[in-house]
Amino acid sequence: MPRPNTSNGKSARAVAVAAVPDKRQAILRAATKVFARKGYFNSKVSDVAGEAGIADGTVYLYFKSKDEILHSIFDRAMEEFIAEGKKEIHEIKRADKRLQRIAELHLEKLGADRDLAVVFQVELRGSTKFMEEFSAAGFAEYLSIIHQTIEDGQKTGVFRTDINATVCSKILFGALDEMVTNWILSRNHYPLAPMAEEVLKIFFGGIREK
Amino acid sequence: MPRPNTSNGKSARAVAVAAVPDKRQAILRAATKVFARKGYFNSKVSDVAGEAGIADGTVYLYFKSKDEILHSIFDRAMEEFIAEGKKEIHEIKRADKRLQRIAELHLEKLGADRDLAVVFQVELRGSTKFMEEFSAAGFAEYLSIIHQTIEDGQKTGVFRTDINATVCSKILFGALDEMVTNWILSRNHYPLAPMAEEVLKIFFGGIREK
DNA sequence: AAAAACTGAATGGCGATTCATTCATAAATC
DNA sequence: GATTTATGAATGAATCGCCATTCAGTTTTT
Repeated sequence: MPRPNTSNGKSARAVAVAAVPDKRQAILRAATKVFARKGYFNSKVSDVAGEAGIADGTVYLYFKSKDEILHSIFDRAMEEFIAEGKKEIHEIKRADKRLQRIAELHLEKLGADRDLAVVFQVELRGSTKFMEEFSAAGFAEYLSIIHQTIEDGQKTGVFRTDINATVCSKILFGALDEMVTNWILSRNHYPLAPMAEEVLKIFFGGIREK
Repeated sequence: MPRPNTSNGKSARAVAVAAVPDKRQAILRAATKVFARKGYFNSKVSDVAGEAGIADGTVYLYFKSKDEILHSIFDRAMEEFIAEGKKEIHEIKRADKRLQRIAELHLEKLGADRDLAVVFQVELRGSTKFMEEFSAAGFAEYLSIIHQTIEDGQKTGVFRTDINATVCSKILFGALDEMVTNWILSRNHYPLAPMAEEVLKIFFGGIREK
């Protein structure tokens, strides 16, 4: 059935939806699911093809290698997340409120797609090579956004100035990251996003009794 | 050279060090190094054997499979860390001081052995299967120690009682974990342990200006 | 001279990638 | 508008290299 679908059977020139690269998307979705369940190294390309309902060889019409599939998953997701986030963040004045929204978005995004979250938390960490490559790209940018927000908060007097903004941003990221990891591993299916508030309460106010 | 060394050439019955399983240790050390540099899935058993200066087959005299090597690395390290930590922690009265020591130990231990740290941060996260298996074991125990310490601090009035101790412990762990990950990926070789103080300052006091 | 350790070449299985072939559809020709 | 020809997406069996594991033989220890 060779037809990188153009229309979908409805009235001739229906919606101009993703004309050609639709199957590419399908493969990425299938791969995310398969990688999340079996792990990248334990997943066979034929598993991905099977999940996507296509032949093994077809995968190579859209991706150069198995490795490239994993990369694409990150690239797309991260790009989307950063772009989306930046836009929304820009409109918020107060640094603390902005930080709050970042945390919410972080957990909302991953909390909305468990498979994607698993691939992000688990497979991304699965090799130093990957981490380094990835680190250089979107990840560093994300950390830097948090960093800037904190510095801004210090300048505007919302945050203490006797703390290191770099350490600070790592702590926030680490905390959020841990929430996601725990959520993934948890048997109980609780909603992830609300944890943002909990995290920020502590991150902002500290745990010590005054 | 078959000789699971008993003494080390010094005066006959020298120290009663690990009588037989010495080579086992050597393999674990070699594997830690190799896995850290190339990643578990990209490492060949022959790489490990080579690093340890023994034949491929010899590895299987001490381990049932490649997988078991990785498991052993975790089990040993974690067991050692928990045992060592528990003993020291018990002697500290104040919950906040105890938490401080836990954080220091965490970073000291991993900061002292970069290869071990890489395996812990990267390979341990490399598969959900592994995380789940491991999660059930030492990891959960570690988190629980932090948890108890925080609860104790709440009872004794050192910590606020309007916060969730579980979330709290995850945040601290996540923050420390992130410090280690960043340290591993960093090109600059800074000492890791001192970061504990930075982390705790924020964890205890929060970042908000009062 | 047993027994215990060790060796490393050979095996066997797996799985990423390739590529000759198929065939639905589009374009050209009548 | 029917017939022929061209296109290229899709297929999936076959290939090919890799590497964990084994084991028959060697060396060392007791």
